[in-house]
Amino acid sequence: MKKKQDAKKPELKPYDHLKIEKRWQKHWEAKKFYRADDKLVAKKGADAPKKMFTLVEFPFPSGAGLHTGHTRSYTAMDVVSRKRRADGENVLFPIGWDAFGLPTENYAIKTGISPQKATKQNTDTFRRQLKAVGISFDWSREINTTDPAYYKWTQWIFLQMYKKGLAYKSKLTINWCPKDKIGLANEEVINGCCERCGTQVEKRDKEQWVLAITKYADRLDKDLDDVDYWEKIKIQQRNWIGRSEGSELSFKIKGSEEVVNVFTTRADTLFGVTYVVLAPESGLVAKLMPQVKNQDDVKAYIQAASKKEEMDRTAEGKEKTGVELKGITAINPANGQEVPVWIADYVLATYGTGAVMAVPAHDARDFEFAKKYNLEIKAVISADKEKTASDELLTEDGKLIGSGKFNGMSSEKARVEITKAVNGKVVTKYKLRDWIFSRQRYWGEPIPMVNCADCGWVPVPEKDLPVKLPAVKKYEPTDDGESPLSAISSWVKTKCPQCKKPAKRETDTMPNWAGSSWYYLRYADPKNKKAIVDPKKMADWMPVDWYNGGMEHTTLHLLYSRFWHKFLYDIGVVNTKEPYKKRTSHGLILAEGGVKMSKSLGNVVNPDDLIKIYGADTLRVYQLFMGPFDQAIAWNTASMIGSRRFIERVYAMFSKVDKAVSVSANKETESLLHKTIKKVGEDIESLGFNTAVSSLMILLNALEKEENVSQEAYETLLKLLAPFAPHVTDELWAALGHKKSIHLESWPVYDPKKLESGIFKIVVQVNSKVRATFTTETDDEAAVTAGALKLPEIAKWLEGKSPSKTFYVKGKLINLIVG
RNA sequence: GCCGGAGUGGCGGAAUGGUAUACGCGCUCGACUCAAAAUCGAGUGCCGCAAGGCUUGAGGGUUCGAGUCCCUCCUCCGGCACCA
Repeated sequence: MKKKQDAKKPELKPYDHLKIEKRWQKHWEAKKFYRADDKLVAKKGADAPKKMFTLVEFPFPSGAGLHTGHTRSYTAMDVVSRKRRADGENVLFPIGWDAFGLPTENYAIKTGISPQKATKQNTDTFRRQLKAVGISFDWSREINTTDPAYYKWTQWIFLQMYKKGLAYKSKLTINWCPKDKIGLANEEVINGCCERCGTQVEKRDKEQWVLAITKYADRLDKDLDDVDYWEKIKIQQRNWIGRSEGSELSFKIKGSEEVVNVFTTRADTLFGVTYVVLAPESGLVAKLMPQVKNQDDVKAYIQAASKKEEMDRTAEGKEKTGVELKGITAINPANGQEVPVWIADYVLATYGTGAVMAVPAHDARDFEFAKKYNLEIKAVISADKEKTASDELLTEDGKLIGSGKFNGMSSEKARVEITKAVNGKVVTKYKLRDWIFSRQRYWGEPIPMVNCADCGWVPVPEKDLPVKLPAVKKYEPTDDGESPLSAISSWVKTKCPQCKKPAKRETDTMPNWAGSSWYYLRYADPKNKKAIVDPKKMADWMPVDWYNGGMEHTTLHLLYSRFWHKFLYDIGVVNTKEPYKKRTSHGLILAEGGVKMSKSLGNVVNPDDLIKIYGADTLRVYQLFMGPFDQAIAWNTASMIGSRRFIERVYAMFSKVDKAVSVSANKETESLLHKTIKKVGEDIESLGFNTAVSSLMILLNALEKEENVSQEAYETLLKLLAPFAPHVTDELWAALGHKKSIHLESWPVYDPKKLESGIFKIVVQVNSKVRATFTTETDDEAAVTAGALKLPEIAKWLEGKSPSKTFYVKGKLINLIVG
């Protein structure tokens, strides 16, 4: 039976998503919803709204257009932002463009279209697409890293770092990608290949600008304790920083003034040292060479090792090789024992001291090496399980044996005591390396330095910033690997800021991680020409309250930006030690079939098409409903129909809404409504969007079973759905006769007392097996037990006996034990 | 090898130690239709006519009760990779 149309209620046209979405997007823009309020955030006091800075990683505007990976994670944070606005918070949810980078430059090389022009086109596309998805960004704060007004401040930060000695030029063996003709940071090399194009990297010596991130290693590690990042993110950063505490100990070389300094985390095993190993690149090797008896072998080994690219070293299956420095003997500082000295390329010159003391009995690598070359294995630790056989490998801590006066001591204590006894020192080492900051490419921020024959490297005066990128004709790097800028002599030639004599500009540019290392800060004050950020606005908006992004940026962007922020803190630009209070991450979106979405595979999903066919609201709901937000998931366009049906059913329910129906007419529906308010709110906060959507579907299913839907219940449903499907809910809200947008409404509040309907569905188990269910209006244990025992299908299982024991879960389940 | 995460229907997935398979897709049947699509209704883990039994990667354990906790192992995904 069709319900008669309520005379007073306005008519609702058929669901036309294109019209509806366009109309509301225009409306929001015209009314300047979603603008973060600088005046409001400055207000302090109990009645001032809480500020909320939600941040998503700003995209690189590629020519391919917006990716579903962007739309999904942006929609997610949009839901959070919209919900927080409904909670009454003053939300800053900004967006911009991380537009420097190789793809645009390679595009310029291929087509001759300038990176500036290509960037303009691409950002226009991205902006249009993001608006079509209905993301509630504050577009008035849009930034672009390639805008000279922006990168002026990127260059400014570099200069401050230079002044503090954190930026230095160094001749380095760098990772060189022969295809992209670019040097790469360690972080950009994946399995010996270029992160971007997959080409195997080569080694090259080059003068490079380097940032001393290692000086911040300790703080970058420790301060993770004080931020609310997902644990897996903290763990990955900690592993990357690679803090390890140990001891630096010295071994004298017999008959020489030289000493070998070693780093070890196991000073407790010092008495078990049977040889010492140096890295082939170690400077000490050359110094000892005159005394070496097998010089030819040693030289041959060093040469072979230096030729090996890192790839070859790993490709060898990690078989350890080495050669003894015959005639050289080191003296164990603990017991005076003389041990042989070897060189081996499993010891890295770049970590620790470039030398290790080898304790084959208690270290797996040393053990393997000793076995291969028949070196002595001497046990000095015994574990509880009376394992003391001399040739057995024991890497755990235990009690010391064969260690003189330290016998019986625990490993933990002995590490300190033995270090003290041999005049060693307790030190901390990191795996983290300094950040190679130079790129020999065009499309990046010019490094604002001038090289003067007399004065050396001289920073460009701050008043002359920005050092703008000049127009060039050719974007290709030169064949000797220099930046295309080096060919623009009118730009390169300049005066030394110090002595005014002719000098040359630095032609290296910054890596694309530079502009993104501080962008969040600029959102607080995006148009400031005089300062990087107004100190007051900074203090009002910072830190970022919630930053969501990809796991792939954990050891790159996230670490770099924490480093820059700490530096800005040290020079007084910001007042928080950390830029981001909370960090979460989204799962990767894969193409149908679980493979990577890529242009070359032709399986890229275009949001424009989906919005046209299904609508932005459907796209949003589907993306969040498709699976757990933090896990990788394959796109499946066919499944989108479910989300579309859901929205259509919400739309269709409008005709069943009746103001006269009370929400409490049906206690079960009422309790479901309150449960849904609770669940959706909690799920949004914990990024459990898939279950939030499903609980909205459950509520809709329940309401559909009713002949007339109470307007209050329907309005609550719309409010809960509004962050997910902002357009259609605004449309329905208006159709209900409301004058103001649903996005200005406050978030529904549930009544804890109404979470239960007063009707209990009890599961009855006999000997832990489910045998029956029944409903009752009391959750009193005695009454429920009695009710359960009365059930005929239960009597059957009891066989006349009464239960010897019962377990009762209040209002839910009773387990009767017989027998 | 080390660190992190995950293995549940045909598929995506849900489940504070308490009815495993919610929600959605798909599929089957029915209604509407000349017909189809759309929509609506019923059903849908496996075995069994039924009563009932079995089922969350494998095997043990704790518990009245285990997808969930503990132990051993296997597989997949992500990160690191000779880090002393």
